[in-house]
Amino acid sequence: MKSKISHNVQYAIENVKLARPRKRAAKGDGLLLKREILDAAAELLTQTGSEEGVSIRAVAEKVGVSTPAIYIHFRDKESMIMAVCMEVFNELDRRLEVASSGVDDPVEVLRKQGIAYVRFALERPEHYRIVFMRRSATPLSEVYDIDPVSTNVFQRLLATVHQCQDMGIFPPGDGIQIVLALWSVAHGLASLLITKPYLPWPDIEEFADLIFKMARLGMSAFSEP
Amino acid sequence: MKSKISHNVQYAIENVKLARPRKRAAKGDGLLLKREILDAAAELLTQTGSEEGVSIRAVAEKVGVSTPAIYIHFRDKESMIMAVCMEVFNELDRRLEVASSGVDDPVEVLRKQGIAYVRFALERPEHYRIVFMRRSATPLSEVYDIDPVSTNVFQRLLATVHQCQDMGIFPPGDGIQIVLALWSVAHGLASLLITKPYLPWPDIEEFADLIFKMARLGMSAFSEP
DNA sequence: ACTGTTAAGTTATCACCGTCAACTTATGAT
DNA sequence: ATCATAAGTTGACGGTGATAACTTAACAGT
Repeated sequence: MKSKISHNVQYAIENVKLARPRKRAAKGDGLLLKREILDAAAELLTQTGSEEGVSIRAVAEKVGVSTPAIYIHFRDKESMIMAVCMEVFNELDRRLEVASSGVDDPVEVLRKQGIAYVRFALERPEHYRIVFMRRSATPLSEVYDIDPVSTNVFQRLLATVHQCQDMGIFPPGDGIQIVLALWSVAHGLASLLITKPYLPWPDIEEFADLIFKMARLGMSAFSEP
Repeated sequence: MKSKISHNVQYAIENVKLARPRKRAAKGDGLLLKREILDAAAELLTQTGSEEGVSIRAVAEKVGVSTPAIYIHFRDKESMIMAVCMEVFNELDRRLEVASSGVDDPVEVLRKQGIAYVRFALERPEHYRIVFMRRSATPLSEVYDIDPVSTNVFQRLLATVHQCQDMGIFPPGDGIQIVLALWSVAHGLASLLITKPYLPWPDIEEFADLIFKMARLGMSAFSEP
């Protein structure tokens, strides 16, 4: 398909690589490369717009290092991608925090966080995809030895839900179930928007507002006689 | 990792292949192979449990044919997977139809179809994934020259929603928006169950019931003063 | 300043993947 | 019986994740 051309390109790239080799890290500084790898992988993900674009070779080249060097810091590609996921997940958490900072009404907090959630997903669709739509061999929670419920995102949501319950807005009982329900709604909208953008969606922000209002009203309906 | 062993296995497989070559189809019967390929691909998807397991080579071998033979019937791997998706999508439609056949109350129809939807997704998680979580280069609707809204699934849902609107259960206005909202909820639950099975989910059937009830109540709340 | 240890890489290679160009062969109408 | 052609096969190419075996730069101890 691109035999001759790609050969030339490859040659050029190798020249660049040889011209600017990355300096080897000092003895205790192996983690420096790890950081560079994670950044390169994340950037490559947004650039190419798909996980397939993030090949070990592409990452290595971007960092200016040989391919197997990646394996010094990550067991395999899966681990590398997982590490990127973890960082994306943390960024999502920060976004949710910012979105609802200074807001008192817990219902309004949920609404703002819901919209921030969808917005984040649409801004970084491929990042969102690898976190929430991938078939990961081992769940993040296992790799990083974390109980998913003790995640910041989950705990933040749970606390807000508890507030709503205390105010009688949400029905009493297991708050976790309510969190899962709300999360399902937000995730459903976000992921369907990403994978099926050609469906006849209305204005996204308005529609998100409508759906979250529906969820809130529906949930509240349980606590009324 | 499995150099010696896999070599032997490969050898054995090739023996089998040589021992039982698939008979060449008659002149007008090229579609026979196409059918066999689709079945093999779908079966391989459930067997291996992941799209990566469905390699062109694996499919060809399963059918008992050489690798490039696949390309006689499909432009590329993407097209083959797409064709499988299409069939899965149609099966989902049949499931929804069966699930609500003989039911009159449109609200009950929606509930039954919702549960059938989630059940289908959990029964064939990888099938569901390639239809609803893949980043497809071109949407199904484009490949098959179909307006997504004119899909059976979509039309079926829309008709039921219209019934609910006529009965005053759902608010009047654009039924398509309501369909998208309900679909988002169902998809959110189904896909989150698939990708994050280790979350503290309650009993799935009960929980699905709860979520759909929430959605229904929430939606109805709009049509009340 | 020399040296041995070892962290931080590189080279070379493997098996597998999607894909294609070029060749072969079975089928069925003439 | 012949022959066009549908229905395949052989063999190869470049790209992928991964590994074993080698090299080299950095530092501690003398």
